[in-house]
Amino acid sequence: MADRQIRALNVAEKPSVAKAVSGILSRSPQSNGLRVREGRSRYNKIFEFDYVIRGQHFQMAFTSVTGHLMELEFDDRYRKWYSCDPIELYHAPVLKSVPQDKLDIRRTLEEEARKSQWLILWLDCDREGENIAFEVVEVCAQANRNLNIWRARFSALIEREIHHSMQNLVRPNQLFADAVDVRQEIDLRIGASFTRFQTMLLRDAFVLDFASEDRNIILSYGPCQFPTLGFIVERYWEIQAHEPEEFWTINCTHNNNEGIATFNWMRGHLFDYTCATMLYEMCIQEPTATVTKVRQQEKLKYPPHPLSTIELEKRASRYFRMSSEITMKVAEDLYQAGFISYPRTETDGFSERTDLRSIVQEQEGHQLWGSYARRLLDPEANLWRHPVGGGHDDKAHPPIHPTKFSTGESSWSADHHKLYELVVRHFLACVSQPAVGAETTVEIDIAGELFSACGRVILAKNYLDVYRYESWGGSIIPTYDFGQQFVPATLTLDSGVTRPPPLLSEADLLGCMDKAGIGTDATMHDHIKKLLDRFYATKDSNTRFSPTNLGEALVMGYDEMGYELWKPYLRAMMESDMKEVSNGAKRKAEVLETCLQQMKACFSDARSNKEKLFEAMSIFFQRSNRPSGSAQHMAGEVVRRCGVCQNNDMVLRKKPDGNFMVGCLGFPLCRSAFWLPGSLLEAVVTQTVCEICTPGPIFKIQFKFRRVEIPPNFDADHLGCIGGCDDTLRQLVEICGTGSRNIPTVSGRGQGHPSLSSSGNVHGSARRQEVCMHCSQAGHSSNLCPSLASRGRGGRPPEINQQNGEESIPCDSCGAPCSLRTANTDANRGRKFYSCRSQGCNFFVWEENATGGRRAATGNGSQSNQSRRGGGLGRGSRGGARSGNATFVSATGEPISGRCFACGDPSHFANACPSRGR
DNA sequence: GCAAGGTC
Repeated sequence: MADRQIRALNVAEKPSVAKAVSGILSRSPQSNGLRVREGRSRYNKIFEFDYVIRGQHFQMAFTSVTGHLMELEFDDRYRKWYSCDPIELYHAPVLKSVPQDKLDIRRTLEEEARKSQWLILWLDCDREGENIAFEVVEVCAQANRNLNIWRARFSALIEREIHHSMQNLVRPNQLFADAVDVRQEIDLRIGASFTRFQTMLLRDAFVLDFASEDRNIILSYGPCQFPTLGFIVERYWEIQAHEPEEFWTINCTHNNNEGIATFNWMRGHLFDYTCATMLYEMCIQEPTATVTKVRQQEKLKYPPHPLSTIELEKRASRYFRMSSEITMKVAEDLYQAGFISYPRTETDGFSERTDLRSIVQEQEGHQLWGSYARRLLDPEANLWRHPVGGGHDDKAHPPIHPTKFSTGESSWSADHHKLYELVVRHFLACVSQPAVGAETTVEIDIAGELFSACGRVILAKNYLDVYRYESWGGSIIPTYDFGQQFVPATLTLDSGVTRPPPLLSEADLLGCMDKAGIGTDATMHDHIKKLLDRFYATKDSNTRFSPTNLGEALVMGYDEMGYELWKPYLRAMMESDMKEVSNGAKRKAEVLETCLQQMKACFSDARSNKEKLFEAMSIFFQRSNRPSGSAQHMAGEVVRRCGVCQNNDMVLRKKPDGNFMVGCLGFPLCRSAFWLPGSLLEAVVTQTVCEICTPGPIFKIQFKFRRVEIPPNFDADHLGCIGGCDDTLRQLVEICGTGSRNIPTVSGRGQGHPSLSSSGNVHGSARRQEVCMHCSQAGHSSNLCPSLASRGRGGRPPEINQQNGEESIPCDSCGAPCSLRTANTDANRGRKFYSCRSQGCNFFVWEENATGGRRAATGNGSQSNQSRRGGGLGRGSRGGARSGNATFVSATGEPISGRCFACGDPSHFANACPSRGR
């Protein structure tokens, strides 16, 4: 028989389900018992047993995952915050993969799948479960292409149900999984784009004094967290907007030897003082009251529905002021230890098949509620009532109920005690009769005005005996008969003022989220916690939420833009889209495309309206003097309009290798780029507009160079322009090279690729097209700019000028004397150079690069590094030869060869060009 | 570093 056996791999969503289902299935007579062995993951064991499906013998291996096996992430290139413009995140490639911490589960699945012919998926029967099922399929099918794949559909871990689903296996539902794929992708793209956008925009622009280390705070945006914040802000604004209004009401009391009755004016209250006074005076003039109605009726107060997650969270908050986050942590502990059922459930009604009485029976021994449990099971007490559900069913889990008796464990905290007691008392309450009361309502007439009073007597407390968290007040009033007349003890005209609604409590907030479909039972508390962690909201000692300045400013900013990104509509729209994908009405790709297109447009609009966010933030926070994070990280501070495509801005960026460039936002459609010197340490776009370069505006950049990598007479700090007017920048590009040299050439030069250039600023990059910094035209670099070639040239040749015995030469730039000095930086120690003494002039030339005539004339024998090395790289070592390419050694020791970009002469570089600056 | 959804 063993030969005919099929081996099947069963996979559940969590270890507890694998264990429970294996336990049930292995109790059949053919199972040969239940064996357990370790898998690769310490949490996910493998259970083994035999089973017969419709006459076919199976050898079952039953293991589990822990929720989602895979994660959706952006392609590596887009993961770093400053790697791209956030708007690109609407199209950037995304990948689903198994994260590091789940690799061991993947190995178990692969190993077991290879040994199996069938795969049976026991994931939870909801959309997320179906999606996880397909993640499991992807991993298993890669290991074994011939698997026969089945889905078990079950709604409770009950013997009959589990056997039934095993005997009636179906195929997994791709549409359900697709719906989740849609949600994941939209959440990721929207969340990441807006989070990066608002964080980079605002974090460094304002003094956010609430956080000790405000440089690291993240101003996140999420389709669940923002609407949750929206509820808090909206209530807060409602309170702020409330204007107290005075009102008047007439109150009346009457007492006799039976007690006191307080009668309320049936008009409630009036805001018109004159009117209230007139009516009151009429009552005073004829104060005799006549009883016009006496109504007695039985009233029932019903026990709560069976406990769902949200109700558990709301009630723990209301009764114990326990946060939803703590509630879920403690509930998880109790569940793990087997004391309560699965705590993440939307179901608020018990299945007919649940053995409710045995759950009650287990609690009979408890000293606090044991006697109540015994009464419940006593038919004579007439206390039992089948629980009435609230109409919600997630088809996966029963309502939260006790699963094991405990009088309290030594490891339990006070919160564990409270929560276990709540679960037990709630369960006992919902299988109990409602409380019964007798209510008496009396109405009287005084001078035509009607008043009423109400009294209540509790006839049977029933469930209230065990559910001590709820009370039902009783008040006794005297007996009245129809037509009876009396004179009130007091008849007063009282004033009051209207009050604003209270701040939202945690229970209110959970209620709002539940109603609007924000989050799931398993995640709502996370969204609330996130608001506190992000400094968007605070919770006071009464568990009531207020927005912080930051939270209010963000909502205000988007509100001013006219976007309802902080309202729950976006989530509601996504939920309805998901439903349509689930039922096949819409295809996944079409929903994704439409939704992302809309959100991208919205993002783009929001970005162009960013002043609204700035204005809102300015109300609450001081502007900071810090350079913005985006500028620091080159995320895209605009430098100028792109002269090539004319369509996009060019922004300053820092590449992953540390080099800087100014690139067009239209990349990859437009590849124009300007690479900055490789010696650059930091660069920040300033608000200063260059007054020389056109077309403007071109914003100047504050550069900070690495001291040791630039010639000694250049300032490490330089406010420069990429528009073409900045000689210093040009010299440094030529001397130090650009970042683009470090990027490997994708294809060889000169192969006709339009983005390649034969030399110049972007010579190493096959990705970007060069842009001349002189004329802003594409196709050549600044050193080959035709506009420069036509400039007036032919100035006087350099001369030696001696003053006070010092060696000096006239400055090529301004004509002032240049002194011979000795470098003392690490990279160039001992090397001689000439530098201009004139203030504000940056002219500099290494001694060996000075003109041959001058070197010969100075004849001081100073030797360059190059000549000492014998490399023959400096012009000096060639004895002043004017033929061949000029060569130069950069500060990093790299030889650079080329020609003067000013006059095109290959014998020297521009910094030594005789024609420059004239 | 970013979302929300599973779960340990």
